[in-house]
Amino acid sequence: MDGADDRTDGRARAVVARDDVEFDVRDARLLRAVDRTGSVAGASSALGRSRARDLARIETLEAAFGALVERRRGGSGGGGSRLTPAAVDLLERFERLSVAVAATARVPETVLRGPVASVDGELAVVSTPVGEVCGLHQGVDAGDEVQVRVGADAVTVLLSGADPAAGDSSARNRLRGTTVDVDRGGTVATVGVDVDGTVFRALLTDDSTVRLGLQKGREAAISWKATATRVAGDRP
Amino acid sequence: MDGADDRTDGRARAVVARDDVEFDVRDARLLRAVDRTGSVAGASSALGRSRARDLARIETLEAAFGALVERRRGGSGGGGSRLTPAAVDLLERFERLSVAVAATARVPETVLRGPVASVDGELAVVSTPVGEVCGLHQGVDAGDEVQVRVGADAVTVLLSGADPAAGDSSARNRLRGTTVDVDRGGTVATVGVDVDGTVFRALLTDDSTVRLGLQKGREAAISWKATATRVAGDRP
DNA sequence: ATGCGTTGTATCATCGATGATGCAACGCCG
DNA sequence: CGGCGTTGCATCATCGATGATACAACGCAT
Repeated sequence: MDGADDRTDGRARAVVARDDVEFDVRDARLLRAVDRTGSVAGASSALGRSRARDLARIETLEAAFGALVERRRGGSGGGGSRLTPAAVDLLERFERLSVAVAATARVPETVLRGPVASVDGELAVVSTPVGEVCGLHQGVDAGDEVQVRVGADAVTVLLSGADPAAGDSSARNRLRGTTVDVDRGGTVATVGVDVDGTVFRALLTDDSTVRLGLQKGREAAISWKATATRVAGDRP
Repeated sequence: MDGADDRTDGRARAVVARDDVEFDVRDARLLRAVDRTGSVAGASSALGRSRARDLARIETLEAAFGALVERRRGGSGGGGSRLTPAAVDLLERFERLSVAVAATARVPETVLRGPVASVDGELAVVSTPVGEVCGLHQGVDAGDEVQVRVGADAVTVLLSGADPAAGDSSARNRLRGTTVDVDRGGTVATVGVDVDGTVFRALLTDDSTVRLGLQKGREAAISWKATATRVAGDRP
């Protein structure tokens, strides 16, 4: 149902951009190889690439991002190259971004459908089968038929006895339901909570599932942040 | 600091894959154009592409994803093409994925650094300046120096009076701090909460900031889920 | 002084992706 | 029956990305 086919999986490629030049995986590999081998020539041959091309690439990157590789011609060993602190920062940022988007592409999701009731700036409220839900959007209009996506890593599960009013938290979306399955995966579990017929998927640590006493059939409450829910057009 | 340069921004390209063939933006545009114009020929000329090429692309996509475009040769209007339900599902899934990864690429982040204390399956606990933090990882080992990333859309802010023990929620990471800035952006605000010198960024609706009475200087508590925090290598 | 391995730079070759073109087959419609 | 616009299919052309190669400049070590 609804794109949850097995065999098909979502992926994402990260890129950090500045001034129309994009730093991507390939560039990250190059910088890492330079760091490892101590020279651009060494990096290129280690990666099986053209040294001239890599040098040129480094220059276009530096035109946008500033100095990345300190190159030294002549001297002991014939010369060599080192990453600048800026390059290390860039690599680390790319790594974080990569890991983050790869994770959101891999995580289960629950999707609600309905018309958008109103739009206020970057926020849209959508009428869904479980009530009005608020989320971030990008260019939808009131009346549009849309899908609302909530990542399983964004929904937290509460003891069903917990206060559902929740005036004291910034996570306003709160619903009650009954857990329909708990799939323990060793250390991380995904649990399904049925709310009025639509089941929400939540990603929890195994720890949390036992601490909360989650079991099939038990009542549970879920909550998630408006700023963690995305509304996507249905077919633009 | 730490990659938070302005001028440079993170991006992500979504892809849904099956059997080594990847459905990307370009394919999405093609299918949408077919849906809009009613024919592959119309879609190709609308997009300024080669019709033969587009037809071939559709066939390789169908080899992996199943029937996507019902093509009819001859008949009224000379023939035409329609999307199958599977194609609509695929488009919708792609749209959700696109929106989701684009958002996580755009959202502010807070990063903690330190050595990983232990690893248990997909979970790693890292010793950071604010204490031990637990997050999802992918191939790091105990002792590695890593960065821990928490997206601003994943941290929820609580009234400072709220119970920090929190045995009743699946969000275990809880900290107290003082809010150092509230940047209202019209409908969505990002607030900074200082905890022992590291400031956490949280994305909240403006509503929530007033409901919680957030102001610079006030105490605040934050919490986030282990399954929403990613640990990334420092330099693999 | 000579050798060495690197950087700096220019040029050519290759390969894959993509668009352009041409023509046959199809089937409804007037 | 002929016209029409589409699909089906093959082939050529073009362009950009990338690797390969060549040679000069450099500066430390021997």
